[in-house]
Amino acid sequence: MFVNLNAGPSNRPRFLGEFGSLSQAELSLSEFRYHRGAEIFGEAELAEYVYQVIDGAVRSYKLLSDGRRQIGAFHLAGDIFGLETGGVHRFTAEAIVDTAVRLVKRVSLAHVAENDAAVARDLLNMTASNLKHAEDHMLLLGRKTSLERVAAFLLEMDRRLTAAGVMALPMCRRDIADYLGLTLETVSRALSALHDKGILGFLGQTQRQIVLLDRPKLAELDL
Amino acid sequence: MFVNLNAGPSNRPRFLGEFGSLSQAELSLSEFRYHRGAEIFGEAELAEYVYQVIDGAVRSYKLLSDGRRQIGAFHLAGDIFGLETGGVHRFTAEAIVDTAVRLVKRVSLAHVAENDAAVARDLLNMTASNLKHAEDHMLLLGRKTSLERVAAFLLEMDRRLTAAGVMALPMCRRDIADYLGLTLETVSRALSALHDKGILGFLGQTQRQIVLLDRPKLAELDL
DNA sequence: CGGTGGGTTGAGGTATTTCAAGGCTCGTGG
DNA sequence: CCACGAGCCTTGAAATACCTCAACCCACCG
Repeated sequence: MFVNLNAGPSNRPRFLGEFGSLSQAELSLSEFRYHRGAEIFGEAELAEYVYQVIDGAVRSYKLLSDGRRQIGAFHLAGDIFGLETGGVHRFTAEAIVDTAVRLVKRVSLAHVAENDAAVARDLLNMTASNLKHAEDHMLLLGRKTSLERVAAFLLEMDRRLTAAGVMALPMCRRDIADYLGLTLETVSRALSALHDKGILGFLGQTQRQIVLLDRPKLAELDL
Repeated sequence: MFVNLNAGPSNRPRFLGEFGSLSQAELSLSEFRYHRGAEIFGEAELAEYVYQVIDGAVRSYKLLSDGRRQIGAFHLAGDIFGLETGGVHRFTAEAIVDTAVRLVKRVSLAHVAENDAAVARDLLNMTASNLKHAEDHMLLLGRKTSLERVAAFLLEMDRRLTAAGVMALPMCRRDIADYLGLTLETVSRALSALHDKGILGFLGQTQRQIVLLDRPKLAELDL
């Protein structure tokens, strides 16, 4: 509940990446900002929009009745999220930090896809890419040790957000833990262990800035 | 490597269910049989076909280099599996018991989808349904206790294959364990615990025939 | 009948969780 | 400007859920 800046026709930002085929289409795009911690949509809500992170970071998660949480994915700048074929959101999405997103009305998307094979293909490719991520994550959650999970997490984040050699993690230890199916203490201990082995270094005092000192050795830990 | 019975034009079985829109299409369909334990396709192989279980059961899994295994899904009669948008299989698939499958050439499918919006929609719906299953399974693997996992498994199987009040599981304890991210002993103990609580009963000596005596109580355990 | 492939159960071990304490940073308000 | 509390992170010690190892049972089958 913040500012809603509509991107007028003179400033039609492209829905980047996988939605290349949509760049020319008539779609109502608008920007929206969420404060750190704000809910973007809730699980089981009607999926009215599809989102793309412009700046910031988002977590998508499911809750059990007693509060246990499983984060299914983190969405970083450029990522598209909230795309639901079934029309209902299957995760809750929250801004991890102050975040700007672009949105598209879902109905218009589905409508376009019916007539435009390129858009239909994009939709399928994105869903398939989400599926691949989930499949890999099942293996991690079901069969990897805490150290392997944290190593895999670091490699994923390194691939997705390292700039100038340092990884500035937007999420706290608890988020990482809920993504990896661990507790925040176990994540902290695994990071300390990797630090002690000389595989990674910390930059600030905040421990959110991580430098990969030995990527090959980290990759060895990720089976 | 067994008998290959081609379903001639006079006997063109329908690719059931989600592929309703394909029932009339010109697709090369054929049947194939695999012995218990036989590999249907391997992870990272080129995805040449899409499969449908006619009779029997199939497990799809990933392996870590040291042999740890995560089963991503079981495929039972009627289920379609091996559908890959990327063109490469991301699981190994094996027959759990002697199994008959129907196959479609993948290329022809993709070809049809380009021109037929209905087929494209089916493809998307199936991928989305696989995604939903994987998302739910992430929650189970990341956050549920062993008892909750086994309860969830039983409810899933009950929904999918109970006939005449009894669930005839095609898979062994190790398969269940690798599906749930547990060991076979833990699965066995959880089943015994549910038996002791009067929630389920066994039929044969083989312990593969399960009767749900108290579905509501089981559902309580699946959060 | 002996062997093999499940399955169960017990005892002990261990990776991870739980509980607890302490440190650092930062924002707010006196 | 400093004190204070809240949020986040780390670390230690104790508890525990699950795993590992092992024994045993039963059904099936050549």
